[in-house]
Amino acid sequence: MNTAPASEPSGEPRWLTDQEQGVWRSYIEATTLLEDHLDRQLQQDAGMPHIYYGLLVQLAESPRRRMRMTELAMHAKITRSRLSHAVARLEKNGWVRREDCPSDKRGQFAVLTDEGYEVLRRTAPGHVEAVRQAVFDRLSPEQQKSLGEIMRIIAEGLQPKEAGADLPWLR
Amino acid sequence: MNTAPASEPSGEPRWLTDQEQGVWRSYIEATTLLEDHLDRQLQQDAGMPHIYYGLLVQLAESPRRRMRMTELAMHAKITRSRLSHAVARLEKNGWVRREDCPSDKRGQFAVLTDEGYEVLRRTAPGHVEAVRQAVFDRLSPEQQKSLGEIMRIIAEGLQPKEAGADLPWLR
DNA sequence: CCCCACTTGTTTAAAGTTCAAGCAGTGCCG
DNA sequence: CGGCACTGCTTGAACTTTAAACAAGTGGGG
Repeated sequence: MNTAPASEPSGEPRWLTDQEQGVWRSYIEATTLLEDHLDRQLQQDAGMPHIYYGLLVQLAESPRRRMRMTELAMHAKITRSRLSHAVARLEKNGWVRREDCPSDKRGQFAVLTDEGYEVLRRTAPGHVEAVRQAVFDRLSPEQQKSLGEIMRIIAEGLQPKEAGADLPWLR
Repeated sequence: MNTAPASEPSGEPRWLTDQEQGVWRSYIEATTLLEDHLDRQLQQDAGMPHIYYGLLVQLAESPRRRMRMTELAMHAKITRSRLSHAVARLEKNGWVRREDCPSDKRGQFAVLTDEGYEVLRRTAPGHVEAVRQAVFDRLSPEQQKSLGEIMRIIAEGLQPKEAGADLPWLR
């Protein structure tokens, strides 16, 4: 991970410049505030945190409104463990149901119920509006484009299997 | 919050365009992955999550390495409650100490201990390197500048006292 | 067919976060 | 100086997340 191990630095660390620090601080502030904001908004209107909402959306967009657990976890960028807990909670709410996979007895599908779909239909407009007000309405088209490019680059660099990805000489 | 209440939408919701959806999806992915990545890195190297690390940094940069609880909470964009729990944990680690405020008996200072400072000194280079590798090394100078502007705009719109800020006609 | 490494998903306990309630101290207004 | 609303911070309970260990199933050699 680090070229300079935390326990015994080798050489002068490459500190952030003042400008970089400013950018980084803004990034932390904005993402912290935005996550809090959206979590609160959805907790209010839909009774679940943002990431749970994202799971329902993903299911709604999938064929037959279902998806294998591992696949869903990967799409949502969370661990299988976390997903397991989340689905258990959503199941208790009646918004998702589990189904066995016929071809692989280990496998489970998470399936969006009608009730889950209904929650989504009811709360989606409010959520979209919140995102709009907090982000898109404040940015110029160029800034929106730029934001997309930047975030794609960052996400790409952190994608799965990044273990070893920054240590290519060890593979 | 919503011009269209979640329970009973009024008028056609302003959905996100395909392009906006793409930007938003990238944003969610990137911030989720990056937060996980940095949390894991710091948990490994420093034995605490990213937000706790940020608290120590803030204290280290403050006069006399101390700050009032409420002020610290505001800087870190977290609730006083959360800070209270966090400081309790950091105190148990010996990295922070509480001190009473002489002029206001309700008040508490969070003070960075020498041990806490040492942890910071030891782990900062690795953390900076991680941030660099994940973000700054991948972005052009123009993109860095752009990212800073965009995040400042978003953070600004979400700043404190935003309750009522989007309902100016009610004030 | 059997072993063994790997995949899928869940479980447990500990750590972190949130929300609502609460206590103590402050300061103003009569 | 006596209430009273407010501030500063903490607490406890409920919930979410994480890490590590686990159970169960798959699939490729030997």
